[in-house]
Amino acid sequence: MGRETILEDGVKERLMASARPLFAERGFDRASVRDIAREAGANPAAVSYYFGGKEGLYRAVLEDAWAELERHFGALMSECPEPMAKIESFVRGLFAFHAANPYMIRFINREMADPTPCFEAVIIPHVTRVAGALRAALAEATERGDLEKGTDPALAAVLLASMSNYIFLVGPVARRVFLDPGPSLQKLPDAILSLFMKGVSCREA
Amino acid sequence: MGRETILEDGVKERLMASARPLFAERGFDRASVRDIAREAGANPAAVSYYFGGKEGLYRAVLEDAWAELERHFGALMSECPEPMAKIESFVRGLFAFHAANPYMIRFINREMADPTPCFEAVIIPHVTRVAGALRAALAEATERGDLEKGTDPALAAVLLASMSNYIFLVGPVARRVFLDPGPSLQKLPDAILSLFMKGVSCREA
DNA sequence: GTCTATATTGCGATAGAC
DNA sequence: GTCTATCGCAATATAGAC
Repeated sequence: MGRETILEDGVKERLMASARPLFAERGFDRASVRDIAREAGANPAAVSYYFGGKEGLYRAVLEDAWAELERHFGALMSECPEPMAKIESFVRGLFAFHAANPYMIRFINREMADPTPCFEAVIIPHVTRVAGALRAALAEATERGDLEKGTDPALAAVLLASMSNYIFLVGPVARRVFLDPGPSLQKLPDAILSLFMKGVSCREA
Repeated sequence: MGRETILEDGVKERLMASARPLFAERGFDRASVRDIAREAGANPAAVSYYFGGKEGLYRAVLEDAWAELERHFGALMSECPEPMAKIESFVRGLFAFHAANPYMIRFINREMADPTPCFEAVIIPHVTRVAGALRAALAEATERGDLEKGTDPALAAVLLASMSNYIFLVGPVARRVFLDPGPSLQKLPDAILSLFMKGVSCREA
């Protein structure tokens, strides 16, 4: 418990910290326990000791990452009492989060393309909550008359989520096919909100 | 060369046919050449013999699948001389293709999440052409005055592609979080086009 | 061309010393 | 708790018989 505790946590925490980028980058299969342990300066056997196996470590890392994202969104959207402000804050917040935490979208995309046993247990509950909050904000905005009467909150939510997530899902590699990476990506949240507001809003933004 | 040639092609073709769904479903790593060969009624060694290895087989399958998609789009979009009709046909055609060929989106998503060596050589050229055609249609529509003056064709293309692809990228599993799978998915192309047209069009659709 | 048999590599998990 | 050593398994690729 000397100076190591200042710069480094215990073995368990170090394993999770080094596993996160490796799982995100390479996926479950290609990120080996040996590599994760080496990166953490720990012994491969410690993975079984602390997490009961590779899958337990993956699950702990994924749960941790999603908890961060939900804390981010929870704080953000509860700060805005107005439903229209919530919607705007969803779009801008998502861009900010993905820009600050590039590994997160890789976890999500990978679980979609290739669900692990964690999918049902950790992904579904989290995404259900986030999607539910967005749909509720859209329903409330419609009720208040801020959005066109008859707007289907489920359809509107999926379109908003599509526009906000796609560019990150297809990754930096595909970004170059659609947009010049720098300036156009900056313009995207405004373009999304402008299109959406003109498309379904009653008032001009 | 008896009756087998009627129902079954040669070993090479059979290998590609059985590899396609297995690669799409499980990805490159988890689809073993043993399984692919067994499914094709062929010998595992035939993969190396005909394709020079597992990666060669994967590349052949992927190229084949993309060629199909591009034939589909090429035929579809060249039938419509009007740029606005091209745009509508892009959205509806994408939904039709993904509904008819559910494996294709899995290839795409997997290559995004986890690029193989084929990514640069086969994915990028194909998606560049498709995205280019869409952007050109949007630019022409703007020039003709069908879309708002000042519409950025790159931004508009990425938003249209986002809305048309996201629901397939996130897969059947996530569809249940956003939408009831049957009826709402049917309504999505109309909802996309309606939002887009009201958002950037000059004329009401 | 097609097969069997095998060489080689890398993985996760664990037993047992310390 | 942490280590070394190793077990058992599954993968691709290939040599060589037919």
